[in-house]
Amino acid sequence: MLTGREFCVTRIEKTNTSASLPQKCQHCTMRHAGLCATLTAPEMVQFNAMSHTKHFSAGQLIRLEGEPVSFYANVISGAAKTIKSTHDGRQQIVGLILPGDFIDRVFVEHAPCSVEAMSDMELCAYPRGRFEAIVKKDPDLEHRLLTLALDDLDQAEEWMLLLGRKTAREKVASFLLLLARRSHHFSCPHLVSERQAFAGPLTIHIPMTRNNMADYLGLTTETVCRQMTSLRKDGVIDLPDNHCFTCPDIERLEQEADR
Amino acid sequence: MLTGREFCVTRIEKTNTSASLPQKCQHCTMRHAGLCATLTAPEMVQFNAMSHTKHFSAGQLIRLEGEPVSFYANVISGAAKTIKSTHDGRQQIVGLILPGDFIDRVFVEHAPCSVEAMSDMELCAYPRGRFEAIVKKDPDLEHRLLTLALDDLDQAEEWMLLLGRKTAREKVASFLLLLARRSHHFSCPHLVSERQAFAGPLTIHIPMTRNNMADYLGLTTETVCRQMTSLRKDGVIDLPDNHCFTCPDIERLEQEADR
DNA sequence: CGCCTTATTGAAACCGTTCAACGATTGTGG
DNA sequence: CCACAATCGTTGAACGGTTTCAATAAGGCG
Repeated sequence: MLTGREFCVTRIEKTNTSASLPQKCQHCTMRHAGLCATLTAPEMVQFNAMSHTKHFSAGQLIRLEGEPVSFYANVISGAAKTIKSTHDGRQQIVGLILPGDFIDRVFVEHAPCSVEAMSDMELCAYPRGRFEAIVKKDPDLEHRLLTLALDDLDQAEEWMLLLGRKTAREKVASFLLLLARRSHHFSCPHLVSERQAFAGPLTIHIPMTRNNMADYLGLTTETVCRQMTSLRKDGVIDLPDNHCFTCPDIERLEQEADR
Repeated sequence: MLTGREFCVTRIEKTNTSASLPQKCQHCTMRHAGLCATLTAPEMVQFNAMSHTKHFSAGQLIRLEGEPVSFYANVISGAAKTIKSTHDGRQQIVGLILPGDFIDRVFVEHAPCSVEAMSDMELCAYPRGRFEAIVKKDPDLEHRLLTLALDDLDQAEEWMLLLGRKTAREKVASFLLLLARRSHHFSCPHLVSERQAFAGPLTIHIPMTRNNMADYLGLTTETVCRQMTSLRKDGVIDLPDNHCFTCPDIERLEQEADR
């Protein structure tokens, strides 16, 4: 549930050399992200042994609030959201889950929030019991989980500033910036190579609907729309299609986002 | 930095018997709260040996964002806030720190947020290096820290729902409810005993200014004021003085807060 | 007592929402 | 393959909750 304040590149740690890694991991696009980035080769072998790939399609529920948790997972591709709702149905996305992120809280018997896929997703899943057993025997691994949880807290606090104090325009700009900073994990599918994505103005995929953006930013769909077109008219971004944007000048976007 | 969704009573775990505890801990009002509630007697001895009491007065800075962290601490009395700000000075309180809470993130070299005392405070502080050394040698303790961090995440997400989706009235009601649920840790100072606090309508101390409430709720001082008087006029609460409120019917307040 | 901070109240302005209509896109069944 | 429905995105106009600005009251501390 990391939401990525820095370009993901900064998180990549080459702790695992490709020698002696499981086949599946060697070719995994997320090998250098999130939890996996911190795994030693033996740990990776252990996790791989019990991992199985899971697929979810857009709109499918991955977890239901209050239900028992049966597995944890790393996101390989796609995007999900964790939701909290008021009694009368207003809802707020409290966590964006993107490629490289981990689902979900460890050591929590029942899911604290519902998790729903916002696009088709591929997960690398681990049975809960066996995962926890490994962690319990590996204090250093647990230390890394603690670090990840504290990172999540940072992101959550950053988002509280956004929700409580930023204007609609700043909110939308901040969100686009967040996507930009994590973009190399989910560049626009129709781009052939990453190099293409970084040549000229960045083209960044928006893996969700305007409605989901609104629920993440504490706004309405209409306001998100208006701010998007406003940013476009002011030349901050361009919108080639509904699920992409390009940004000719990231610094300009950063100014608009106030971060 | 727990913000307490449940009555604190629920968190009290009697893992430590009073036999063989350090004098200081035996008489500490926060012995059964937060981190200390989870400590074994030997652990408590260890922590006590390096603890020293620290006092801060209202308005004093406990941590400055980005500065190196030199100590961790449990809050014995008083209240503090952690703040995030936009470039142009709008600020958002992202964490309330009340008696029983822990300051701050463990294992973070530099403070991620500034922390400022909102009232006079008494802390039970531990030098950073020695604290971390103990934790590193005690995986089970680290596990408990992880659990506390995940609790904090829960609270943060609850607050994101409030900031993003609740009305001003619901925000204020939610905040008062939060105080009520943690009130037995900081009942109104002029009340002689806890029994008195729970006899008749609850009287609950508000350990901060309206301005701080506003910064926590993503509102302005004026709006907080108006909602407080509105709740008073509607008989949900009473306001004997600026830093207290009473609530004749907690369920009514819960309805107003939508939680 | 007088100064300074904090709290309260009122009136006007404004930002984002609500309501409504329409266009674009996607998917489905005839 | 097209017609149709359903969902999603966009734009406009009116409304309203919260903020802003301003003035006053209350509280705390020397």
